[in-house]
Amino acid sequence: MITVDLLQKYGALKKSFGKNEIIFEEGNLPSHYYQVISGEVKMSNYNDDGREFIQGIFYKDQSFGEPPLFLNQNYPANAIAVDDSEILLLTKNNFMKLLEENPAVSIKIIENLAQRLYYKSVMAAEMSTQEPEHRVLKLMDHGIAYFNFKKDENGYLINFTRQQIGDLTGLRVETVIRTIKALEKKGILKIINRKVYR
Amino acid sequence: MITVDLLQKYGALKKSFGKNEIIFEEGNLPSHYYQVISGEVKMSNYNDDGREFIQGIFYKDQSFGEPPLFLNQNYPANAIAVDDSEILLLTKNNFMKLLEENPAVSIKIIENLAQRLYYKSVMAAEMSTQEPEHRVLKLMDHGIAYFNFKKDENGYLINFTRQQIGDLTGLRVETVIRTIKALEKKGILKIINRKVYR
DNA sequence: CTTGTTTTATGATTTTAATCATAAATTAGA
DNA sequence: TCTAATTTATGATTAAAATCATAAAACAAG
Repeated sequence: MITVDLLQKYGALKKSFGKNEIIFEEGNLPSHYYQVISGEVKMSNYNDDGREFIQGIFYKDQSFGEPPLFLNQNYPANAIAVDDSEILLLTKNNFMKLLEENPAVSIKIIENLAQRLYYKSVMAAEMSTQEPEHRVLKLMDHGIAYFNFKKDENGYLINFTRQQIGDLTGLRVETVIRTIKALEKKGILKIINRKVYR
Repeated sequence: MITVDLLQKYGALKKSFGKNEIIFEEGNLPSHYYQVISGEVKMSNYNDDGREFIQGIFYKDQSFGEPPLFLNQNYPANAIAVDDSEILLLTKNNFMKLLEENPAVSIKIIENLAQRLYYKSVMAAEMSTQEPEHRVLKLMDHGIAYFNFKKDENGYLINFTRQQIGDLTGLRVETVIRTIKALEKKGILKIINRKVYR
């Protein structure tokens, strides 16, 4: 999103997080801007009885956790490294200074937030009114355009576990497994030794 | 959000919409920035069998429909006047020029998008993992902070119909009615001649 | 003031995904 | 390389909200 050079010019520091390490927690006040250098980060909530909902997954060059930073509100979710990851951290004050002095970056931030809001809008409508097959397909098709799914001779490889798909769509693993099977039977996607292609 | 003066300086025009009139439709390409002067606007989707999901409701001074404008993508939902409403329209080109020439406005836009993303994040987690009582309460408590609910001697008046609450939370009217009754019985909210207070 | 529409309400029934139970296959870790 | 943990899988059962049916109350429009 923002070039590493520019971030470092304003004092951003690289920090490493091990697999499953917590980057920040729901309820805390934001203090930094975060941008992924390498690895994979998920933002998610856990409800009263431990069930997870994944808000989003972030890869190289993507930033996360800005909304509460701009609003002086607590984080609505946790950020956790899915794999060993390197993250650039810039303090709030320095980040705000960077924005003031680089108006072009503001436009970038706007576009990024707009993209994420667009995704949330589409998924919210899906999750509230559509049946499982519809939800799962929508997530996959969004992922093709937005996450780094790679195409090979079988189509796009949906690089999520059934559990992750469930946590992103609000469905249970068993339901996701059955739904994917049903979609395969209808010829809408392919399953080649347990991997899903679209 | 943006002052009327500034918008008009860039050529924004006032347009009136009657109750239930469509402002823009899902699938169309955005051409303008929209800001409410008076009245009430809802953005919503209709699924395959006509069921509605309300993305958001917008009142005086609030803007809507910007994300796809920034992304050159089609609208993911419809915008409809809930009451007779007056809206300021600014063409995309002029809006972009306004942003370039007024960096402080960019920050305002960022804050606004951040606020909406925050709401969507919270509601997405609620809708996917929580039971009806939890969802309905979360919506109401958000509404108190964000929509223009007014406080009187009975508490905050939840100025939504049961149907609207259902369309915002992904629940059916009957379920909302029963849920609200259950919450009243528990003393979590009040119902005074059919109106809900929190 | 009458009529039509929307909103709130309640009971009975159905449907669908969640839950529960169990296990094979695969992957990760020590 | 052996073991533990995760992922995929499938069948049976349950629970919870959706659906269906029906109606009274409130409101809006003419």
